[in-house]
Amino acid sequence: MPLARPDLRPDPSLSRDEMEALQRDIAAAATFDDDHALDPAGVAVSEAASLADGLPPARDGDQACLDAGTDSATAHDADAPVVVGVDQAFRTDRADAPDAAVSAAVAFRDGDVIEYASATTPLSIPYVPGLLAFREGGPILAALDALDADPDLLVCDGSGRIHFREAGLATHVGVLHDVPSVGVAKSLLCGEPDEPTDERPAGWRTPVRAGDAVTTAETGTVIGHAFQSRQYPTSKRVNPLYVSPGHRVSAASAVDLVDALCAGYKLPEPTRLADAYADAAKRDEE
DNA sequence: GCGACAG
DNA sequence: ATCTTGTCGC
Repeated sequence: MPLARPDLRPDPSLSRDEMEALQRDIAAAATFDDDHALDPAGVAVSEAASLADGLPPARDGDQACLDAGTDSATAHDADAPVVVGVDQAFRTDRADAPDAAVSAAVAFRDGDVIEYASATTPLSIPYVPGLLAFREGGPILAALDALDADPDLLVCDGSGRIHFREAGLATHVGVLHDVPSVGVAKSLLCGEPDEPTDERPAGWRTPVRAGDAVTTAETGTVIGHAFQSRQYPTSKRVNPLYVSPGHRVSAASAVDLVDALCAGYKLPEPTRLADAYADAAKRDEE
């Protein structure tokens, strides 16, 4: 499907100032309200997929469909919302060749995977905090391009509104496609949690508010949540997730949606599967 | 000048 | 993100 805003693509060749200016445009074009009809219960994933069963083999820029009907006798609603998780693995080439990003997009409907897609894209710029979309945005768009399914919700690995200019990776990708999106990060880029996040029980959450680092929002604005998706009864402690709105989703709905997409593991299933598929696709190339 | 900083 | 075996705990 074509981009809704091709003019806002994250061009890696822009100067730093131009990148930041583009992010302000992205934030201005983004919506952090529930301008959709996504019900957490309607996208919930109840059973975690076994990654040991092996994922479908992938060729670059290719998508893999699943054998229909052989497994669960569940009647799939063709109208149910499609949730797509995107993630990437990185390949370090030998010597002269540039590194490459192997992106994966995994589509879910009714709690089950309906399609896998991946794409390999050369990386042009290094990782710079705050400018992640200019490094990984292109690769992600390539994976989404290889996907046949049309997403009703995108789950990105990284922040959305929790960003210096409220234009993190999830927000950027969401605006480009004008599709509801949420950002799921494993560490906090900026912002301040209302309460300490240490050793919290599963299901616990606290708002993350904008501080001085967030230049486009008033201090105190809720830009996301720290969310304890999983926790062990004793000893070892699991770090919380940092969930934020990407586009067309409120901060409250973003956590509720991610909560519904979790099935026993720290990461929501769409992200967990996309992570595994990106790794598998990378290994298949070696 | 120093610190902080998704993947 | 990536380099990697064992190991602690449910």
